[in-house]
Amino acid sequence: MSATIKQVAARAGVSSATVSKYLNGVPLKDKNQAAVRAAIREMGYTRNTMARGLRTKRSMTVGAVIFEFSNPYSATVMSEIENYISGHGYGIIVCESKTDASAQREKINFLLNKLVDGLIICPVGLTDEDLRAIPVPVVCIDQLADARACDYILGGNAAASFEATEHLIAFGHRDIGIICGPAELYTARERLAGVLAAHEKYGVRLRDEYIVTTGYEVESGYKAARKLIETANRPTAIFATNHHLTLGAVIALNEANINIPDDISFIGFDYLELANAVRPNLSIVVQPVAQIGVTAAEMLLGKMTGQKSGFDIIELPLNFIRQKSVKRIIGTGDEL
Amino acid sequence: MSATIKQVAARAGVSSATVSKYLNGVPLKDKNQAAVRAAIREMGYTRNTMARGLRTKRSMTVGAVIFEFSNPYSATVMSEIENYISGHGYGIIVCESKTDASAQREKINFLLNKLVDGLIICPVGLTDEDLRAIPVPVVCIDQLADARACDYILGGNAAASFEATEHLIAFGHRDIGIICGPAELYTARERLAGVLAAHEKYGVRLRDEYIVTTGYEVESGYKAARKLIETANRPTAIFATNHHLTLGAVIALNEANINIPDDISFIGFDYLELANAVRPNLSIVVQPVAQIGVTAAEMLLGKMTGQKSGFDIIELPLNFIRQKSVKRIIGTGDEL
DNA sequence: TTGTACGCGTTATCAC
DNA sequence: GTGATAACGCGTACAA
Repeated sequence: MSATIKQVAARAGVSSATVSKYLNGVPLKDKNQAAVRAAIREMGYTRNTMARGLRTKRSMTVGAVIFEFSNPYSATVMSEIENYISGHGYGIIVCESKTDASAQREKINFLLNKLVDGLIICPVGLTDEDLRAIPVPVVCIDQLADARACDYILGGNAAASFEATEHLIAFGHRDIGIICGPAELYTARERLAGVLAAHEKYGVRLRDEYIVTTGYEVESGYKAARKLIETANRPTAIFATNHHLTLGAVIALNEANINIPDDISFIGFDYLELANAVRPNLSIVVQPVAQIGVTAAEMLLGKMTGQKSGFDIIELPLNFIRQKSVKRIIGTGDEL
Repeated sequence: MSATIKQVAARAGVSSATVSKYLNGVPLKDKNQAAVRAAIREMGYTRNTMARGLRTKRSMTVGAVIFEFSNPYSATVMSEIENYISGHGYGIIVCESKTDASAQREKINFLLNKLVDGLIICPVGLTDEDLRAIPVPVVCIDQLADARACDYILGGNAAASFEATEHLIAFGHRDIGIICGPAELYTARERLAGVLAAHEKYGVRLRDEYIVTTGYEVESGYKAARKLIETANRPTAIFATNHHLTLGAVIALNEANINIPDDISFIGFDYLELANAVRPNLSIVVQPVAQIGVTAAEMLLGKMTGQKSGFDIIELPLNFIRQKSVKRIIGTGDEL
């Protein structure tokens, strides 16, 4: 174990209170300052986090509950957050909850038990009542929940989905299959809403069987795509609304030997590198993950240090990147 | 704030020591047991982690230093570990260090400062001297470092690379481009060693310009592939030895309009889903990530609870999955 | 079986 | 500017 304040104090010939002050940036008499600094260095002293935390009721740790580590969205956002807050002396404890509300509640309690100073959550079914039981600042990302007493950093999901769908319609597609996440998730609902809005705006009917609502796993995307291509009236385009769904759908199309975009047009979501690894490059909606992470970190830090108050909902625009996976359907005579 | 032991004790009509015993599973007189249990429930008591940690010198938290969140290997391994240890009441603080030894050292100190009870590290340049300064059990994954006073969970990198290269050679390839990670990394060296061994065994000469040593980023893979395809004597096959390198290389080939496997054969590394998303499906080396994670968690837990002693080096075999990205070169007359 | 009393290392509140 | 001292909440000898 490292030395204690008391020992450092003895060596420096001052009291432990003085050492504590030094550690907390309170200026000392030059001579004492030097003595303390020397003693600390010589003894290799480091603060004991537990004792400090016991006293200050802060742990210099934030907790995060995400759906999944293996998702480029979560991974990048966590990476940015870790980078940002570690520069301020904070660490981050990350837990997975999948999209399961009760698992999420459990993880949150686990983290609170560890006395985290703040929480980053991808909320699913979080209420203001839940929030009242959370004694630390909360910044929610990705999903909008019923709770209002916290900050949110969201993507402009509906707008981007609208844009993607509009693009499909503009290219003559009238039969568009949508692979959606679970309806209890905000992102899934918003993305579907954007799709519906585009259909509505251009007077295109969206058949029920073209909407496949499923989980957020690769396997779900795979199965959903299979289902769509086996539909009696096969859609001419597919829009997968999440990274895993995109990956699964592309795998299914490959396996069925269906060419993009000749046999079917396709738009994906979330990971540009994946879009560029398949051929031809997929048109895709991407999120400003770095900005989301930094913004979340900033807000949480602001709240934890008491500089920020009130609750904001920040919506960052997503980016629809038009590449080569959408074919223009000719001869329909009703192009826009 | 939640109630304290003292308050619970008062309510239950016993001493705080008795409550503490109850919490730690020491049997009490039936009547007291019931009273304490009731008081705890009624007051919503939870242990104060800091006070407990200060006393026990344990935090019920493990630290992890990985290269990068956004790598399917790290992501899946972390996911498995989190899952496993959270079942035992542990949390995990994850930090990124890239492949930078000094950043890694810094992160390790940061975590030790947080009084983690154990450490998972992808070591880069870790020595036994470093290890001596680490007062908690360490399990290293992925990379083998100079340090010996810790456990290792490694993949059979050389064997899998050998197998992949052998496959290329068997299919008639004599000009094989290798995209390698940085030479200071064990995995990069091992994977290259496997490639060299296969060349040697079959008497195939490996030109220097076919070996591109680079970083472990997507961009590196992209540039390396570009370099290889621009070589005067373009190789007939490329072997990318890591997920990001694979992704970058595939993107470069796409961009250059080079077909796999007609124009060039290709073998990738690390992420089966990616391999199946490109067409035709890539032959690929995959790691038993789930098993690696679980094994690491088990070992660390064993060490932390004092049930395990000594240091093991466990090597888990990687899997070469042969798919459709390698073309048989005919007419060379020297197929194996 | 239960209670008393002390210590863990730090910070905050006072007096000086 | 500095020092003495009382918390913070828990675990654990040791005594009862």
